[in-house]
Amino acid sequence: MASQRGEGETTTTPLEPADRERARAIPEAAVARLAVYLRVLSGMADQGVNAVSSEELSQAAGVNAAKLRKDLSYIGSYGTRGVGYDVEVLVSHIERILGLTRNHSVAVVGIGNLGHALANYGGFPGRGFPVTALFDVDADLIGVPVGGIPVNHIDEITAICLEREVSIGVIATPPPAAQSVCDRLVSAGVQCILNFAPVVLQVPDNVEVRKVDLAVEMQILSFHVARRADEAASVSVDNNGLGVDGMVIRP
Amino acid sequence: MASQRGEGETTTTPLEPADRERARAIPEAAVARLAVYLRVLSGMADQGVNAVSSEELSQAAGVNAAKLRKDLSYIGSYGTRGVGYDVEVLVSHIERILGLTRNHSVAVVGIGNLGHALANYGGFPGRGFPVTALFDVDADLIGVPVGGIPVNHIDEITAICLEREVSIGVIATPPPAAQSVCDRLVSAGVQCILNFAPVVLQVPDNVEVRKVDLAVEMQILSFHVARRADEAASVSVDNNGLGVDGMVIRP
DNA sequence: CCGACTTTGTGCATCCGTTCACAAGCGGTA
DNA sequence: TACCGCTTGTGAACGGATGCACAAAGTCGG
Repeated sequence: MASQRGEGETTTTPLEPADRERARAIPEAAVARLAVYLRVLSGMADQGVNAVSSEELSQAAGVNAAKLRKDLSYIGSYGTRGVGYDVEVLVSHIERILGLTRNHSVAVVGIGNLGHALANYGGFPGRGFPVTALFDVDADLIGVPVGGIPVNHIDEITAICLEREVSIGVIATPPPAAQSVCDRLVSAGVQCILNFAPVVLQVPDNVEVRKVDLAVEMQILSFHVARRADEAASVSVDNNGLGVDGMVIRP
Repeated sequence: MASQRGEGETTTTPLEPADRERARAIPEAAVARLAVYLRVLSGMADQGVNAVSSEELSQAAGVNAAKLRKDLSYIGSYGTRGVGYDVEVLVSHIERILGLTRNHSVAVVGIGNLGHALANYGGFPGRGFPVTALFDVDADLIGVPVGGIPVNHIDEITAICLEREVSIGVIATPPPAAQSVCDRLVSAGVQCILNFAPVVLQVPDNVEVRKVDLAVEMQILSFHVARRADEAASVSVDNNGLGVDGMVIRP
């Protein structure tokens, strides 16, 4: 409502009071989708697309059109009725809300298979997330550069994180080490953590943790496999014997 | 209600009708949590713990006790009032509901940094998910064993997935290849896909996709960093100048 | 055998997120 | 300028998940 069209300020980096209040109210689920919209929109911009309707964008993002509009409405009214959205404008506004106008320095702890992979992503997909520090306990790894960054010993976390202003810590250690690493990151002032270790981390209220848990993902899929298998079984009992061989298409 | 205590059948592998009906009704969010409870319980079992109350378990899993009980009630009534839950019993029932009594053969497509890491996990954390096939397009990789499995060319997906009865496909390719790989997996009869590529996959209704999107995770964290920074800024305007240097603890 | 105590299982109220449906607003056209 | 068709933005209905609070059901000690 307020500042609906503020003359020429397109990419004001610090959030204005109105926006700040809005940001507080955006549901987490919507934030996740905004990130997806952003990627789709960036792709469109690269292909020279200028305008897009909620219908088109929602299909490309794999969501309901109404949901998309509501999500966008959380960040303000930047569409034009009867026309759609300007791709560039939307991109810059989503970036602003997601805080992508600043760089977020990332530290990866645990340089095993996964840690290697993460470090080598180099700046992370979609950039804006430069990896500036790597940590491990293995003496053989200390000093070895991975993805251009030398590995430091885990005991140096506090000093280095403060020095390099790390704002996001990524935990890719074995499970037993995760909580202790987490504690050290927290005491180094890191308030956002991405946890790949299959462990439930205990953190103070002012720290945000997101987890990526492969085992859980696999088990959820397993649940669905089992459910399908059971349904198929119960069907092949109901109508005797049909739908057993090879391709079973269920519309 | 029915079969509350069914004599001695502790680990019947095929689901009974009552359970099947239940499984259909379990909310997705609860399934994810069940997987977490399972891990915590397994850890307890390893440490020789026999019984556990909803209070203890919920704390270890980082959730509300009432929610935990409700989640467990979805799979049946296996607790003892006044006492708690038998760890072993709970483990076996959760495993059964999640379909972990069978093995689920996994294929990984895209043997880059991430694919390597995934293949080397070897059977995946929590086992029951043997990786039985690897695919890539890179001629230099074909035939090279990674984590004990030789890499096959991507064109062989259909034949090999059918032959090895792959039930879960993992996509770890670059974004442009993801949809095409997905299509091939689907036509090979794979109905569950774990997608690491930052792409929205289009699949038929009978295929289940779960995505792990690093960029999105990072951006969600970025959003929270920005929100915090803004709040801090607005606070340091309110009370002039306090809480700027070093450690800021907010209870 | 009984009564006190503990913990589960669940009905119910609440909250958050999704979906629907439509008025408001804008561009194009005559 | 006035009308028409299209698309946004959002109020309101809906549905699912969360949390509370308590009855039911079990154990343990006497």
